[in-house]
Amino acid sequence: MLTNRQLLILQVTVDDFIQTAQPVGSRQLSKKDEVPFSPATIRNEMADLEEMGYLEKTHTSSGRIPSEKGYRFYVDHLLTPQLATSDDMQQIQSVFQERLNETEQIIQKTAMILSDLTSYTSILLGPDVRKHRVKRFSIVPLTTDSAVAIIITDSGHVENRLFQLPQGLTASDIEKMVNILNEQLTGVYLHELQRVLEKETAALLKQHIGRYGELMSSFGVAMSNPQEEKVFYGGKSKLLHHPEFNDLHKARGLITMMDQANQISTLFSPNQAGIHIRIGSENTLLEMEACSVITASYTIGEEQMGSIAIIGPTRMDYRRVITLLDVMSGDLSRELTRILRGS
Amino acid sequence: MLTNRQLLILQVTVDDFIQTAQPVGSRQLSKKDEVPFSPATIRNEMADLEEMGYLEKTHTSSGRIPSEKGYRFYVDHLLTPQLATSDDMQQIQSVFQERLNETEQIIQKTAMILSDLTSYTSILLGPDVRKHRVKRFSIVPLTTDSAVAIIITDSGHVENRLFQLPQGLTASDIEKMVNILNEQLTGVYLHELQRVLEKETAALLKQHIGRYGELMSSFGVAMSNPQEEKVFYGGKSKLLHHPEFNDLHKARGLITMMDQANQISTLFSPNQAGIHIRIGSENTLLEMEACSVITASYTIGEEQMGSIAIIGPTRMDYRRVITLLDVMSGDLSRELTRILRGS
DNA sequence: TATTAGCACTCGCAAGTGATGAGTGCTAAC
DNA sequence: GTTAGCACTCATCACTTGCGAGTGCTAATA
Repeated sequence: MLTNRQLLILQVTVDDFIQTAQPVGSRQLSKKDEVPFSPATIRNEMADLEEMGYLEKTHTSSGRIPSEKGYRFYVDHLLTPQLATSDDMQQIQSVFQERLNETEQIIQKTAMILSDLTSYTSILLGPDVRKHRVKRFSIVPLTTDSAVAIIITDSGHVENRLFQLPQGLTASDIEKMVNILNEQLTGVYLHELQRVLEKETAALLKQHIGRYGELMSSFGVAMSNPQEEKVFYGGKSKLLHHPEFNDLHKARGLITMMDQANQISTLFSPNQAGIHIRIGSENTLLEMEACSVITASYTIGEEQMGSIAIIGPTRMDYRRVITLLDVMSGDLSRELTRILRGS
Repeated sequence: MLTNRQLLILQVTVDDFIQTAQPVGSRQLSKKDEVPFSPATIRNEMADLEEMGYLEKTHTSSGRIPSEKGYRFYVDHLLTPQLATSDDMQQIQSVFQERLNETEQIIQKTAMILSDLTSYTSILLGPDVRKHRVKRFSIVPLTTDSAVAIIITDSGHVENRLFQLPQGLTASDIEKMVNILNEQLTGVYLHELQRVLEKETAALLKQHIGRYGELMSSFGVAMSNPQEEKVFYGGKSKLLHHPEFNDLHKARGLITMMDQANQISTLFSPNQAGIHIRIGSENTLLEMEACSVITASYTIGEEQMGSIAIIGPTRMDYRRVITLLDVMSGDLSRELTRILRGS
């Protein structure tokens, strides 16, 4: 158990390190008004805190820096909530005043603003389309032998695929096909689309459509592999401006990681409400050892839609980021709900 | 005018520097079989080449490196065309064997492969949608007061926008509206869409649709601002692995630039057939001083669709990149044409 | 007994030094 | 016209040194 004085010293140490990125020494700390102790006392307490694993030294005679355990304790017990400044609120509002008319645009803009406000990198995971349901099917022939299939989901998302038309398929064939598809597939989840199509709808199509075999060989393929969650970045380069990434090697690693979208999903906790924080090696990715990730999620109505994350150095301004993320995820949810569910 | 010996020395110097990234000295050069002269002779020639502006020194007693003028001369006069290796050809073919069924996927994959083959960063500019024509219009209501408008172009591109429905608009109103839009707007260029809508179609809609005013206030806005060319990157981080970007400052500049999509377009020459090369400061962007950009373009049928670019250090392997870009742009054009125009 | 002053000690960092080697320009000989 | 020889230049690297910020320990102090 930590004494009050130890709590105070730990808190001030972390706060100071977050601000300056320099190891903090006892002398330096004792100068602060909040800390009415002499350097020697502070040194003793720091030695204890180090023994308990909350602080570390970079070398034998350096000041102390927080360990991961130290950050974790700080985040869990020493962080007092904070209200967003009106300046920040105004910036956040600006996303929604533009009346953008594509969800993707709104999400992208949100990512930008979050990154600008925090000076860290933001990642927004778009909705997982596979969990949405078919609202409408449509097929538009482009030439005599190619067409584009369009699926509109109940979330307003539009998916489209090119596929080849077999020779000699008539316009009425296509019309019939569209009718059957709409009748059979409306309300089906996108991740079940292919299964339902093959198992249930195929038979019906076979009865009514000429050229069934050739049609399905190209249409069926087009319908497979629904798109995964899209990843939107804000301020990819922002991270590089923080001193912990002055090392070229680390910087390269980070940028490379961000280029590989498949790794990104491991950064997110499975969609849960609320704010989640992963510090340093709590992120399993090796390149992220020096980073912390704070995630939140946004909803449409009651439904979980996607996630928001901020990536910063472990030495990030947790208090501010948490506040901003909290406000932003709420506002984004409200805006998307308003657009898609009516005001 | 350059003597043959000077041409030879310039060529070998540039070749060598491209390979090693080290200033090349006279002694080193004279060891090569292609250069049957003593170091002293080479020094004299190099001094002349420097005087003429083709070579530079990094400091008084260093070897020579090519100047921008040197690269320009090398590219214009000393570069002999090369055939792609069968290994490269195979890699390139792999893009098209997957039978991807979205143009965007194909373009994205192309970007990846190009970057992998060259170890530089590739940029592909997607089609400029504004130059395409409306093929079909469609409106799908989501809730009682929101809907998504869908535009399919003759190139198979699908554009979609959310907009608000006024209260009390009936299903038959919407049907009428879609019919009118299709009748009036089919064949119109996307960049003219808003103008035509306001000037010509509006009157017709007004006659037939109740709630015309409210409808148009939200629908009209949704139809404005057609999407710009999308930018696809391949291997953003690849550039950072080349020694010229070991400097953290330069690396940051580059990454930041790539994040700002609006700057990217300045890298491309206005769509022209053929390969174009910009060396160092020929790119107007300051961050690109140490880079060269090689661009090509791809077509569908006879129509210019978009551009392909490779960004590398000025010391890039021009010969190889030119070859790959040439092959790739041709193959991409053929593939897109095949899909969209029939085989 | 808890706190603090004092002191010897540690270590990173930056500046300075000198040796090394790859390179040059010039001159004179071939 | 070409080349060997030589004095000179400059980046780089390993090495030293001094400085300063910081520590741990001990003894004095409130």
